[in-house]
Amino acid sequence: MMKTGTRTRQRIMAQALQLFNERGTDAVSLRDLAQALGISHGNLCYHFANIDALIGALYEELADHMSKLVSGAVASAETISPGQGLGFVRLSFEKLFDYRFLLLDFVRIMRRLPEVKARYQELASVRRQQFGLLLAALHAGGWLKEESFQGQYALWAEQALLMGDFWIASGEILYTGDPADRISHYVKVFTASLAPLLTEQGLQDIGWGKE
Amino acid sequence: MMKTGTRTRQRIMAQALQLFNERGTDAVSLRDLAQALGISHGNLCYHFANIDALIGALYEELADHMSKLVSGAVASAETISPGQGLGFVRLSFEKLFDYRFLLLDFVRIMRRLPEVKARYQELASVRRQQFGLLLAALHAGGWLKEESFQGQYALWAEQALLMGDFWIASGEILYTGDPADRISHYVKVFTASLAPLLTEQGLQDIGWGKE
DNA sequence: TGTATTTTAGTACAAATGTTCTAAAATTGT
DNA sequence: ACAATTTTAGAACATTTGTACTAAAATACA
Repeated sequence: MMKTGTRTRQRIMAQALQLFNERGTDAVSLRDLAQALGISHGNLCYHFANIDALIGALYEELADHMSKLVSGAVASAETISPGQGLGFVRLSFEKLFDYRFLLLDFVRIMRRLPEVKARYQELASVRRQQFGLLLAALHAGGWLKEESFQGQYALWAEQALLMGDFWIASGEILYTGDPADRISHYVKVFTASLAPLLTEQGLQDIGWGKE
Repeated sequence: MMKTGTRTRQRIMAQALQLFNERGTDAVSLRDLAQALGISHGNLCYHFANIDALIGALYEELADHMSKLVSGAVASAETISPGQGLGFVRLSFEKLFDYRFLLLDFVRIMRRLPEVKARYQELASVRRQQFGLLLAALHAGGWLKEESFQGQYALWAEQALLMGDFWIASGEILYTGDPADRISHYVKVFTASLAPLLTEQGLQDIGWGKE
């Protein structure tokens, strides 16, 4: 039991992800989606009662991917270098880009799905702590300068969260370069926010050293 | 001629701004708005054909305010100090917050109103140049360090645009402090991104110096 | 004051969307 | 192979929303 069913469910989610990313959640109706899939919209409603249920399911999918990424990074946090940290940032950015509709419509989705908002807030709080751990580890390894003013690291974490969540939205409007370089570009912008905090050793590690 | 009319138009825009900020543009219909104003929705349509026309008009209003602010800042750009620059940032942030619905729904609005998107992209390009001028002026005044790597200033400008556009959206989800301190908080986050580029003299000027 | 114009209210209509329901078809497990 | 369950298609319904239209009211102007 439940075999073709789950397969259909996954087909629906994959197609929804694609359409959401292309047009935005508010420009995709259940009927549009059913038509794109070649199934009846009655059938679609059997699997997902409405658009919000689909969004919720896709958020869960992204959250699963992200927490796997995070647990991988945390495992090696003790001995991490800035370059490795930024490698993790790139992987995160790539995954977020796969689910970009969520971040392009961030506020509206969070307003409409309070349970997603609550889960995201937890996640953000965890990420904040992890940034703290990461910075502490980098500092211990001699990669990071001392704070040049009180609370600098915490404020940097704030920036990092903001940029991590909204680089896609900003790029959707302002990025005009080669689409293939988009993620790299924003990893670079992100890196530039960290760079001033790094020691010369740290800059060398990410390849931005003096010589 | 046209006296009570323009007054009504302004009343509509003021009420729309309030409702949009509270609920988001997609949760406000012409009928909701008419009801809140105590007028018929037929009348409302006489002034604004649809929600998009209202959004466009409010964007123009914000753009006017912002360009006045910008021309004021540009006038004193030659002799500007970091503290004055951040004062301008605060004024900008306050004005943006008044029209926050635009930034909370940024991507969706830009997708739906291509003419607004085009105008915004021009504005962003101007702002980018102004950041460049600002940084050059600060550097000339001895407030700013040399670039510690190639392209650092340009990348900082990129960050500044991103944060300037999305601090409101981020705060809508994540900020849990005193609402009255919200703008100050994000000015501080913004400041923290500039601080590592400042000379000791620059840090003194913004009150973040060593002693 | 009287006429032309602008503004307003109210109604009606069309399109889209989420939602519900029924019955047929397919699949599963015994 | 048969019964139970899941899945699917399709129709029907209610609601919302933008839009258009008409006629009355208010206003401006000469």
